[in-house]
Amino acid sequence: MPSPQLFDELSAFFRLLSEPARLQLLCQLKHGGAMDVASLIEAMGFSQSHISRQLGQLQRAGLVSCERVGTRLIDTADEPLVDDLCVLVMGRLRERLEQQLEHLQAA
Amino acid sequence: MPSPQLFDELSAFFRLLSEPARLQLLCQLKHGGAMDVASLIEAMGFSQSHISRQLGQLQRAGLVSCERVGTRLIDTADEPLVDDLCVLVMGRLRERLEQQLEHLQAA
DNA sequence: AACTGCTATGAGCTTAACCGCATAGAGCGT
DNA sequence: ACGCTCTATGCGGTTAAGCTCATAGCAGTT
Repeated sequence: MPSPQLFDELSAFFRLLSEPARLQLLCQLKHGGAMDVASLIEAMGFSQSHISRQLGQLQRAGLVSCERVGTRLIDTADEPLVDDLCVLVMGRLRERLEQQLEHLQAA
Repeated sequence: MPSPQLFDELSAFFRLLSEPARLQLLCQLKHGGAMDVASLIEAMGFSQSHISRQLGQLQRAGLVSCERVGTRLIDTADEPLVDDLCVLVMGRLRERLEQQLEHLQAA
């Protein structure tokens, strides 16, 4: 059995992805490439402080990195891991739905 | 961009793994194979109701299935997905630590 | 059918997280 | 160096989740 500490770290990482806003943020940065914060606020409709806090969490976890360009901060999400995880989970969600469909048709 | 609903479902799944107790529960069932609830309580030191609630969540998500054997319920965690996810994340945690080590040695 | 042992669930407390408002802090441009 | 714009943070309210105690519900046994 792994150590309790490892469970904590693993769960802490998954907790980062357990918030729709953060997932959306990561996805936005992936698709739209590097973006400045004002654009993120505009695109997602959250308050500035909220965006800042979520970005802070993602940065501390190393999932987002930022650099200055003039006055603004440009954030990028260059970590492929999150995409991989999402693909795996989406595959499973799909499986589940298909199974439920079969059960429905069998009844 | 994916739909908000997909973000919700993805994050809901990750939320399942965001709790050390649930992760530990899944790991215990993986390593020890099928176990009855009394053994889980014994092994993990949580209260019966807590175990029951967490198992309930995992069952509803399809990560754990249970069957009766006599009086007891035997739970099994046969989903390989969680292991895969954990392996990926652990790999990343390892990378991060190695990077931090390098930075420390460089300084 | 009643008893017994195991499990699920309602009630309540506590803690943690989200979210926005207001404001302090930091870095660039003149 | 001063000011201006953009970002981070303390504060407070709200909501969700964990956790336990007590109890109701359920299935198998006699």
